[in-house]
Amino acid sequence: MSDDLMGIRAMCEMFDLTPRTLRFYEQKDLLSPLREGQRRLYSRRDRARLKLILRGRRFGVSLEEIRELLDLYDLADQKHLQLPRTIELAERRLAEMRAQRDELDRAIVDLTDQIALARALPDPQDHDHPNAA
Amino acid sequence: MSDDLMGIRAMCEMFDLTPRTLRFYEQKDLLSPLREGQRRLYSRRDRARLKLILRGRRFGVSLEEIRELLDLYDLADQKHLQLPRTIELAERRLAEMRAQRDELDRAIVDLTDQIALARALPDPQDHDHPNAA
DNA sequence: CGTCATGCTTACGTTCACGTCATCTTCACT
DNA sequence: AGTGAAGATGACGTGAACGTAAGCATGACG
Repeated sequence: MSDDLMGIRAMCEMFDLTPRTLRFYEQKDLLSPLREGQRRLYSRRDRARLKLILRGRRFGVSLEEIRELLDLYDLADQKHLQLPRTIELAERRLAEMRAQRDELDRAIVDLTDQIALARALPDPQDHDHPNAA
Repeated sequence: MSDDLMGIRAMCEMFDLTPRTLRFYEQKDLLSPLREGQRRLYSRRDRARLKLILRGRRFGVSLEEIRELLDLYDLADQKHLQLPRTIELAERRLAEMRAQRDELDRAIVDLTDQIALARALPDPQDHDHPNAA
């Protein structure tokens, strides 16, 4: 059924990152792939977690905070004694994300305007001779 | 008229960062405050630039790329021989920002849903005795 | 006039997120 | 049995973005 196990090489190609990065995330407790002897085998769950990791990373969330939040996405698991705390964390992070989005919206508007202004400037090629033949 | 010059201390309090950070940004050519003898004096322009710096930083833009973009906001200045290139850069960055916002929107929706799911779970306090008296 | 706080410069230290060897197993082939 | 490619495990290196500590300058104040 869940024979959807992948080696580290396939994972790297799928997510465009290096083996080192995957091992690093594992060492940081963000991933915990199965082992076939020594070799790592990544499951569907690992891939789901990795997607969340990369998403968080893109927004500047530290790996440590990502780790704390990942539990929230494993609601089928045990060990949810930490769940209330995780929910707290998630709501704080959610608020930050909303704030970040609002600021991002403003930045986008500003940058758009500023580009328009710049485009409307006299051609800087006309350096010392604005009225040359 | 533009007597709105501030010392480094005032700047730090206004933007909630350390002197080290301001000097560091200066060394990286992001700021160039006036000097009164040795002391730095920050103008309105410096503050405007600093706001942009902090904004970019929040979205994960590197200081180096911020530096390249800052010129776009100094359209009253000389040295706009680099302007076309700066506009190019700005448009690429703008595209990235839009993409980031879209992804951020998705992340916000997902996280909201996930929090709702977590809240709807059986209380993990009921550990070994879900039906206790 | 001493000293004390504030600021400057220089330089080395630190954290995060990996990159880069060097070395060792293990498995697939010939 | 040999060989080679892929993966594993340390250990050390790196770039970005500051922190921290040492030592000099200077203006304010009792």
